[in-house]
Amino acid sequence: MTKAFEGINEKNQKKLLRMLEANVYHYKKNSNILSTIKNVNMIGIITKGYIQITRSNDNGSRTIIEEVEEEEIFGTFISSLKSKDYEIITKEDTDIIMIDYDLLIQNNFRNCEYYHQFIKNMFEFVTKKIQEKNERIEILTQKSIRNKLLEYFNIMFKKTGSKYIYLPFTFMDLADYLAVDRSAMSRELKNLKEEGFIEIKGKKITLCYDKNSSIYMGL
Amino acid sequence: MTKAFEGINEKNQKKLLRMLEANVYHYKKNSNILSTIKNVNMIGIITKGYIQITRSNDNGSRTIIEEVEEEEIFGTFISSLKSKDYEIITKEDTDIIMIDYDLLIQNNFRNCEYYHQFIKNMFEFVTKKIQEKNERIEILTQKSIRNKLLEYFNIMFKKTGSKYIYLPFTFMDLADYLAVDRSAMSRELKNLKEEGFIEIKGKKITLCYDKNSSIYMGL
DNA sequence: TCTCATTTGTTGCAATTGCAACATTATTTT
DNA sequence: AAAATAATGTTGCAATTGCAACAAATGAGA
Repeated sequence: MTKAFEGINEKNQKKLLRMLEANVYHYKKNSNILSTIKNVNMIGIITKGYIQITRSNDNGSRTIIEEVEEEEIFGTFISSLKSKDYEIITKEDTDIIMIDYDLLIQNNFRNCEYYHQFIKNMFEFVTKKIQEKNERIEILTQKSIRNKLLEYFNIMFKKTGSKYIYLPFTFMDLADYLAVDRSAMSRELKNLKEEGFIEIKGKKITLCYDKNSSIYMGL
Repeated sequence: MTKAFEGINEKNQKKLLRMLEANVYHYKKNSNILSTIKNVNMIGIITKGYIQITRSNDNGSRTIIEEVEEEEIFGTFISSLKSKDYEIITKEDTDIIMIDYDLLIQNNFRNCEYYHQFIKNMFEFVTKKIQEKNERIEILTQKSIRNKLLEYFNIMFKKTGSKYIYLPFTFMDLADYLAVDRSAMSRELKNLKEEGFIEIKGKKITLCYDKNSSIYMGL
């Protein structure tokens, strides 16, 4: 059972999905699925697999808007998916429950206990998304690559409490996430290494500084 | 009646607020109110006035995280307000209803109609916030000042359908929003003017290009 | 209306960054 | 295991940007 249905027993889950006219889709790995859902305000609940939402510029470069893992949700109300620039790609064989957002938010299910529970679950997903986006904004508003990296490290440190950071994605994706040129980021990481602030082994980065360090003065 | 209580009559509104142990605060203009709410997960509903949420760096510069207008909501779940770097400043005499987020999300009010309605209203606020944050991220991920400006203009254009953009804030604040140096932005605006793509009169910017224009090639 | 404070415009300069191109190392596929 | 593909490291160079400093314009308050 996914978190989206927490507090709703299986029987009511089925009732709920019928009520919301939900559809279950099964996609193969590396499918572009946006075309199948484009024209509606929808919520997708990923019950198996995971997806990447990307946006491509006219010059061809592509940016990851977000990755949505198993058990998580996505939708037109979370990312604007309506332009042709967007793609939703399954990175594994993926199952998705699609729900019409407008139907969900309509007022027709007033006395339905599990409906309210579901809304509340959605609410919690959405507040989590907001926090993720806030983090990204805090990083993106930093004016130098160095400070973007340090802000990213800070956030990871606060989350895990550990000075060992395991990148959840490649360095290419990190550059993308920070919205900087990959090679320029690579250069800056090298600087930080040479100045003794960090160590890097594969995707594991070790922070060798603390709050009192001189590196914090600029931030 | 604020949108937060849409679909809830006044009597039930009062019941709801009592149930949620809501407090109403009255602040004078230019008060720093964060200290009064810091330690809880809270939602604030602004019934009168408006506020600015800012974050200051160690070097003293301050960034506007968001402006929250009358009728809108804010809270620890929307912006992380827990660090000392944040400030919430009232820009007018302001009334705020404070609600404990954890209490709101608890499961004790199962059969309460207006409670569910309220959650749903909050849900819609929050999805709107997400979309605002998505917009900002799309802007911030642009790699040049020019492209940030153009992306900003695009978004404003899409919202209003008009080529006349009235800046809702000062150019200083715009630089802040785009996370670029003000003078560098000013320089770039001048370039765009001289190349004939825009006109500027005070806070009114006119777009002199369209989708087919060469200016779009890079974007 | 005058004064003071804030915002906006401008410019030179140094530092940072993006870009392109290529070498090297990992990873995946056959 | 070999070959193909993808990711990472590196560097020079030109373009962009941030920073600082100051002038001009605008707006707010006395």
